[in-house]
Amino acid sequence: MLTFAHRLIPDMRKYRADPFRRRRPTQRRAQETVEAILDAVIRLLKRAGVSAITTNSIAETAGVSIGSVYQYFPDKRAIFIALHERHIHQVDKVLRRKISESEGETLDCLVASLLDGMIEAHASDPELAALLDSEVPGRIDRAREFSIRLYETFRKALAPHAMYLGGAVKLHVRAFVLGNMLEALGHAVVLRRPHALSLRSAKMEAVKAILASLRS
Amino acid sequence: MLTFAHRLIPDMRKYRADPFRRRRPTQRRAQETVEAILDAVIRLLKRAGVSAITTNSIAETAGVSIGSVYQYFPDKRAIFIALHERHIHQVDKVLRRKISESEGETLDCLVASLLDGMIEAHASDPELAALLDSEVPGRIDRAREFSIRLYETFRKALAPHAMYLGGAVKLHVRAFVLGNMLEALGHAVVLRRPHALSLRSAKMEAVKAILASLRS
Amino acid sequence: MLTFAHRLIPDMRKYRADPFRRRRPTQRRAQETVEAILDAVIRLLKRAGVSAITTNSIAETAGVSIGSVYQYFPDKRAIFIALHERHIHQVDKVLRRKISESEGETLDCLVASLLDGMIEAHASDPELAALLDSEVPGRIDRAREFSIRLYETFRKALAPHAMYLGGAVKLHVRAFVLGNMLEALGHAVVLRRPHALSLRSAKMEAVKAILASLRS
Amino acid sequence: MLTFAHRLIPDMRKYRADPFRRRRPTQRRAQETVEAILDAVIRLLKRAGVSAITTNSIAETAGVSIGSVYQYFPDKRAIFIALHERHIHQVDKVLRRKISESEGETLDCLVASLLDGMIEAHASDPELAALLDSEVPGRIDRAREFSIRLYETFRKALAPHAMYLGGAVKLHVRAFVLGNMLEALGHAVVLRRPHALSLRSAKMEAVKAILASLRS
DNA sequence: CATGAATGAGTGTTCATTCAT
DNA sequence: AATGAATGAACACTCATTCAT
Repeated sequence: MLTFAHRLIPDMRKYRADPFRRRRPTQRRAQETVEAILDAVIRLLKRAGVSAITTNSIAETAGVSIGSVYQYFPDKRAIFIALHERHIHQVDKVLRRKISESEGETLDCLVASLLDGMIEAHASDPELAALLDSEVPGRIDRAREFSIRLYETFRKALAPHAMYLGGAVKLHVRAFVLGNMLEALGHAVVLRRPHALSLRSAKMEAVKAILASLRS
Repeated sequence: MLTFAHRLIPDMRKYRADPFRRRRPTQRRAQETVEAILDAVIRLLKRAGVSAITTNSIAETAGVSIGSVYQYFPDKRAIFIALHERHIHQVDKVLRRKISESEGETLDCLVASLLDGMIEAHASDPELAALLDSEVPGRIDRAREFSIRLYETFRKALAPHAMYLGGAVKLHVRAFVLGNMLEALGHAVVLRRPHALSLRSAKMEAVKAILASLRS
Repeated sequence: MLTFAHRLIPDMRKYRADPFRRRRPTQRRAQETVEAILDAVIRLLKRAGVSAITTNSIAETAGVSIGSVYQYFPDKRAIFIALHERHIHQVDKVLRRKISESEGETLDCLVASLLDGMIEAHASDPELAALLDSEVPGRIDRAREFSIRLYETFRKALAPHAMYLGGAVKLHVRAFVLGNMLEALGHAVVLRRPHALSLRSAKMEAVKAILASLRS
Repeated sequence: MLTFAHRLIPDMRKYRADPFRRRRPTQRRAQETVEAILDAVIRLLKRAGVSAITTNSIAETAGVSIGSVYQYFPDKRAIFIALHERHIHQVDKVLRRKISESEGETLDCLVASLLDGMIEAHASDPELAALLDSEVPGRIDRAREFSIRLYETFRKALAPHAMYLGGAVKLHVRAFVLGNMLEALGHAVVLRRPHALSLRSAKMEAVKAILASLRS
């Protein structure tokens, strides 16, 4: 038998609106519970894969009762979505920090810093990154939305360097290219790097590649 | 019979070797059945998402009996794996064709052609591509393996153009960059393009970006 | 999901240790549920035979949910084993009571009393006894074990009468013979008595036969 | 999960009448097929127990097609019944032979010979005997019938020795006792003998016990 | 708010049986 | 007669979710 975690996840339409959680956890204690639950999911994810995750195992691993899980999440799918959300939020935070740190620096600096950020967000836990990326259900819509939202962030970061970028091309197109190359190469450098290539070299090459394409 | 705790942990041993299918379909009829099953999965995937797919619905949609499904696939997971496999195979075929078509042509030509191939493989059914990419379980290992295998293909394709590429960098590093940019931008152009950007322009920019980074 | 070839071969390891049940029912309520389940099995057994028993029908007949059944039993086989266990336990209890009641009495008394016990344990529900005996799966190992354990009980019961038993033969051999004759004749008197023979006479003859063989 | 071989065995009422087989195999070839099937069942029984036996595995093990199995047996249950039937037939044959061999001999001789026969029939394959006895479904009715039929055989065998038997007791009662003691002790000596007791001694004691009870 | 026993609809999978060849 | 691919009803078992305490 072979069941998939998402098997019993009910009606997806339920997730169009925003109340991913039953109660917004305003209390510190409540926030901790939510974190514990998400961390439990990660632990289980690594231990045995999505298909082995049950709401009861999540509760047990998190050290809370199953009832409490349902206090904060309307159903199982919401837990996965919250996990993606948290991951996206972390990546977003890292990138914004890198951008603000690079203010006033060269374009080379900015790009290197952003790629570092991207790698940092994934390299700290490559296994988890890969899992979130390709096994945990519920990524689809939010991911697209997030990517597009990032373009705007990148556009602003690129603005000061506009003069150094290839002539006629519009900035938002640059941002589109930058965003996707960052994501792709950030992932690839960590997860799909051929054995013969060191992390350091891969990173350097990636930065050079991105810069070249931005300036083209 | 007697199954149990081990239900929770997919018996991975089953997937080590190659027999993803119970019987290799040598007969034309059998091959058709397998195709019908995979097509049914796609139909269901689009109709209601992974979580709504049951083995019985697959059988029904494919117009075969559930027993026949299990004649060709040891379990549900194997069906999804076969679907990924088929998709990968198709992408592989397209890329190889594009490479052989571009033999003797310029590097620009090659890259444009490869990106076209990538887009073609996904644009024909963007929804399916997105689904396969982020919802269908069982992708993780094979995807990594496939990516790495592709680097070699790209390395060979780049070889004749070595002289036009940036000086000191080794070919296999170029192939790594090329492969990931192709995949990332191929996907992005189809699936995550901002509304303000046309497919045509996005493609052009992507080709320029890739070429620039190759030559850097 | 995920079960497989091993389905064909009951995972016997599960039955090596004692946890035939998932949770040892310490609560009164829980004990009642277990009893209800076993009684339901008996009811179904009589109504339509082993082959008609499904776990769902057991739950329904017992008036509990199928989920609750699996709270107390790891699988279907365990239910049957528990039923045998309970039967064995009951027989054991009856025999021990008979032995303690016959303390100080003659050997004739003891044997008559034991046979009575054996018959009582089966005659109260001959149909069930026959069913348990030859149709309900999972009996094999436990039955052997139980038989051998009984020999010891009988040996102790015979000890005070050692002087009246045939000379040279060791007591444990007597116990072996006694145990098996009791069981065989207890069963036979109830289940396989020829039509021409009354229960009363059959019993008397059985007692005489056993006594004679003990004294031989 | 835990399925029992008898799970899908259909309607028991089907077996009231006699056509256990579709066609009485008059051809030598056909008889061989039937034997091959029954032997296959035994092989599978020992290899993995009743619950692992499927009609398809029987066919495969027997080296015939599943279609052929259904040529000779109306359904799965009939196969088990035929197996019991064959076993009973063999025991019957052995006992009759022993009786005719002991004609003109003493009662001691007869009883010893009969017990030998019983043991012989089971000791040659104790595992199978135990399996047939307590795991293979379909024994119930036929066994009772067989036991009762045997009493008559034993009654005839005892007749010449009537004068040496305990006074007033009718012969058919003696036969009842003899039959059951033979069966019980025959089984017990082979299958449930305590470790401390050798086969030889167990047999001797059993003969003595039976003789004593007959003469009582 | 927290708990966790109880629920039962739903699922993957098997396997006895048929029937076209 | 023999074959074995195909069938699909039936089953064991799980697990998301509820709700009485």
